[in-house]
Amino acid sequence: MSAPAGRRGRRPGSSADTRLAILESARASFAERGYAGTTIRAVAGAAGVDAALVHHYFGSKDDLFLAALALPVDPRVVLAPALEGGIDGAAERFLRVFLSVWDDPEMQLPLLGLVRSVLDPGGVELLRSGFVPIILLPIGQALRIDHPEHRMPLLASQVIGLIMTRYVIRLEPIASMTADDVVATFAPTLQRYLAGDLPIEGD
Amino acid sequence: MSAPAGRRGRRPGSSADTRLAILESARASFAERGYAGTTIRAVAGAAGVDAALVHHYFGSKDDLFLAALALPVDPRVVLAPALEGGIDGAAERFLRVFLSVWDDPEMQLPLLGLVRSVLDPGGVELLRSGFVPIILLPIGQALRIDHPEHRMPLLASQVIGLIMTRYVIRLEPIASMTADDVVATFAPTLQRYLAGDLPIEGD
DNA sequence: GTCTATAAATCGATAGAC
DNA sequence: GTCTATCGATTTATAGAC
Repeated sequence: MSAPAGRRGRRPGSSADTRLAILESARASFAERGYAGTTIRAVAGAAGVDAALVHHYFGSKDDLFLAALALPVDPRVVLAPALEGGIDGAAERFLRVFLSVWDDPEMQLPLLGLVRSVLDPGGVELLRSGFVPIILLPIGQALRIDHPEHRMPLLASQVIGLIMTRYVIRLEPIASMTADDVVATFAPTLQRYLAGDLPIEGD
Repeated sequence: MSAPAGRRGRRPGSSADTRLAILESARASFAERGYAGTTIRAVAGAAGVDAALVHHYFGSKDDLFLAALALPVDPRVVLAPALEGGIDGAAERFLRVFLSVWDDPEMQLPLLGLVRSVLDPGGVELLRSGFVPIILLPIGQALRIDHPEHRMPLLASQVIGLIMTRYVIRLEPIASMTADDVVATFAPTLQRYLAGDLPIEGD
């Protein structure tokens, strides 16, 4: 049953208010204590609700984290098709999904807002303890590459550089390159990071 | 202003005060109007001195820009040896100089300060209109690569990603890699951007 | 001193009552 | 929609064996 549109003045304790209270509490906690440092119980407590409610509204802790980040898309959903098909051509498939999201004008503003927040206090810790283990590593595991904890950060280094040059600094000619040229330019780099020869100990 | 009113050993209008006044005026102008938008005359005027004095203290506009950036080193100086020897191995030579500077603990704080200022208002414009033409392109020209205006930004994209992951986010294992491993990992990428096959029109 | 085993506490997540 | 109860897994702390 969906609520009738146009209804205002919800009573206290209704779903929208509770959901928002949880979300704000989560944002504050993630920003202050990082991903690992925030507990569902603490978020629930700060929002004045029970811990089970957090799961009821947001599912897992990972889902709550993604909701708190205000990502315009769920990377796990849009990337899912690119993760099938094995390691061959994985870099190109990844890049095409990446470009379809970042080149979408509607997505750019919220995404750029996220990028800027990385340099805020706690943003780095959030990236390291939250984004990496719940976004980056699962991608590597889905691709079944070896040493994902070593190779995915390398991929991240070039992707971050691409984000900075193409979307933040808008450095030419990268900023104006067609999607095909971006793929032709960067896919070989990413493919090598995913599956090429690298100095990895104990391999 | 850190100088107390009155005497400091030098009379008012002496070289140290004038130099500093020019430098602060230049910083304000570069930050507000970008590299191309600031003129030596305007900097001099805001500092209350003659334009010729700016050249007397700082040499060229490029030198003034570098001084205003408060770079702990002059990239043109430290990179000079790496630019000799032709294109073979240029990526590795570049990376070794890069690491010798960025891995120096004394350099990191001012360099990281610069990185953070990039996302401030005007910082992006400063990077695009200042850093690129007077730092990045001259490096490419010294290396005598073809299409430096196309290839150097590609190099920049991976170097920026390296800076972000190794020094800003401190993402493992990149943050703890030895210099040799950094070179072995990233030099092939940079070498391809400098001299490898790329989708460049009219080549 | 180092390692291992086990106990205690905490957390994420689910099921079901109201 | 909200909460109680509880499971299973992970982490932390402690104790004992070598």
